[in-house]
Amino acid sequence: MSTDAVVTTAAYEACPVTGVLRIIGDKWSPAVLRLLAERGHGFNELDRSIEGISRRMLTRTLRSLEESGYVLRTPYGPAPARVEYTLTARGRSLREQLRALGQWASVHDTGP
Amino acid sequence: MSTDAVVTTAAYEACPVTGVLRIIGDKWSPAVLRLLAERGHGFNELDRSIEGISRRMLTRTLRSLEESGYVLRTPYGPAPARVEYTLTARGRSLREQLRALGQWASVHDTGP
DNA sequence: CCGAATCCAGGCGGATACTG
DNA sequence: CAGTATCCGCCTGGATTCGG
Repeated sequence: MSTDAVVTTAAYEACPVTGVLRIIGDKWSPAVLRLLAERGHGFNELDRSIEGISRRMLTRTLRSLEESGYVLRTPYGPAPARVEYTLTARGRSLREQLRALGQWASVHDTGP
Repeated sequence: MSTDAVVTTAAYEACPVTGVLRIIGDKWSPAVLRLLAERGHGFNELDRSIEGISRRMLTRTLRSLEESGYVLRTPYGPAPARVEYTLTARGRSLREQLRALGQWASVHDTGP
């Protein structure tokens, strides 16, 4: 059965790196991962540390990273509503890869 | 002089990886780089190899990679209009980084 | 064979204001 | 402090058509 079936998403899905890039290839994920790699951060703390980001995009970025299992969100403190964002094991692992890529970029230039 | 000047694009630009990702973080660049890493390809050859891509996006992707110095475009043959796309030294160098990231991705899953 | 031109939908990302 | 809600411009990316 099937000589030509299941052509579908052959060469495209065959590139594993695409999946990750669709998540961390956006505008702010690298900066967030970078900061969280140092230590846990609160929301506004991240907001203030990342120059130019909006609270909206910070939320979206954090949600995306959380859903992908890179970031852990832990609310604490019933009163003034505090949340801490930290990297998961996968997040730290990914961060290492990004650091290597960043290393490469700073050496080989990032284009014109 | 200046205690608070030059706040500008601090933490954002401080992340070198962002620059590269803005180029290869799109939908098709990884697949193109992957194929060109094997050998030189013609335009339609790439078009046929990458399932789902449109000629338009292939053109844009190649132009982008060319402008960034990752891909070399060399036309040859006056008659039937042939072009060969190959990786530059920087391109091959970048491809190595991507391969490493792809390795990581295929091990650590790419998320749901 | 290798594109460029046009059209168009959808998503990313910014600005602003409001909530608990 | 930690978000949500709304609006809106822009760019990515797909489909189709035309040209060298």
